[in-house]
Amino acid sequence: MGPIIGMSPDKKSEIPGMPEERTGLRGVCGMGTLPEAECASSPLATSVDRTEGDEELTNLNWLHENLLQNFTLGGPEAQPSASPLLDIEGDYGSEQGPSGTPPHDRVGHAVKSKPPFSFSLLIYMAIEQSPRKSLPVKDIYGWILEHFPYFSNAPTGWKNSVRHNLSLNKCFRKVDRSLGKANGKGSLWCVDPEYRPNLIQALKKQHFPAAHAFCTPPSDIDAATAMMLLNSAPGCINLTSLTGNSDVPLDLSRPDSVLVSSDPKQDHNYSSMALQRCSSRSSSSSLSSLDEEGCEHAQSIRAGSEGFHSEEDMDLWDEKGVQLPPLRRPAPIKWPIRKRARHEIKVELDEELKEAAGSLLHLAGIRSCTEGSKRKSTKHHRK
DNA sequence: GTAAGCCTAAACACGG
DNA sequence: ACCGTGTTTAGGCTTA
Repeated sequence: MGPIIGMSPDKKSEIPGMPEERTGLRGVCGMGTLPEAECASSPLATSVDRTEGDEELTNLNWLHENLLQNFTLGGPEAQPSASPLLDIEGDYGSEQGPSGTPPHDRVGHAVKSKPPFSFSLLIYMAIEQSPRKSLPVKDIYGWILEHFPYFSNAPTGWKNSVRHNLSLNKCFRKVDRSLGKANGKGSLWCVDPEYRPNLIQALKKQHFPAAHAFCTPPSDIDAATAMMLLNSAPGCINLTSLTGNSDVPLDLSRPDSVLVSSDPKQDHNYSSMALQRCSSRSSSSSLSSLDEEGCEHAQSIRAGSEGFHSEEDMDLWDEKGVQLPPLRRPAPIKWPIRKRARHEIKVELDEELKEAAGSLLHLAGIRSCTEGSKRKSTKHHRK
């Protein structure tokens, strides 16, 4: 998901809070693709101590053992404080990780890195969390600064990027000032309802790539549990409200819960590529280890989650419970798999999903760190 | 190699 | 004149 999250590698080293030593995470791909997931089983780099100073930390074992140790999906010992969202936002700039990780380890550096959201999503979150669902540019700056202290030390160019996004991105609309703020400079900006579903989906995808990448089947409660943790974690962004319904939490177990407009063109200059990458990467995920039927199964689910070319209408509801214009719902998924075979696949899939989702959940939290490292690594590799 | 999307920087215009 | 805001353009980067 490079471009969405990252920034020019040349600039990275100039950014305060992004020390070069974080390149030790390079290769720990933010999206948890299969190669990385496979690396997780590697016997190498099994602890922070072991990887300390190891510039070639190229697998997920570090994540498993140092991030996941306090976060067991759906388990009784699940700790909301270890929510990846907390990693992303709540502890940005803090010296200590949410799960008590020492300040000198890489998590501490990760929280100071760039948020794993595109500017579009940052703006969207800021606007949606405002009481009036509209904000002047200045308040958008403020919200971003408040929630992502990374920007407080970042070069001022990010404000330019925010304005650039507001102007260029069709998802955002300028509101007549007479309708909004009475005084002050500039206009109010709000989210165009027409594009809100796109933003919502991107937020879901970008924030919680694991569940969507693997398109969790209904039996997989872990994804939903994890999302519940995301939303319940103190200091975290209220994702349920951002994703369109404050009453019904985002149900990741439903493939159709992530649908957006039937018209892919609506995506415009918005981060559809992120979505494509999520789904495409899922094709190389652990699902690929399934047999043909399993692949068909997985593809059916993926098709449902993408939902761009389906036939049936679906309903979306905004945060006020107002029904949005009907969007497309994917055709009902047919399961050509025999009951027993399906069950076996399901069990296998569940196990892999649990493992992968756990990894990816935390990857979401440190993705900003790892993405940068990955970029740098890639660039270095190219050279 | 190409296309698409995002990020960043810069320049310019406008208004308070 | 200064500053903040809004728009536009250009270049670079990454991924499919």
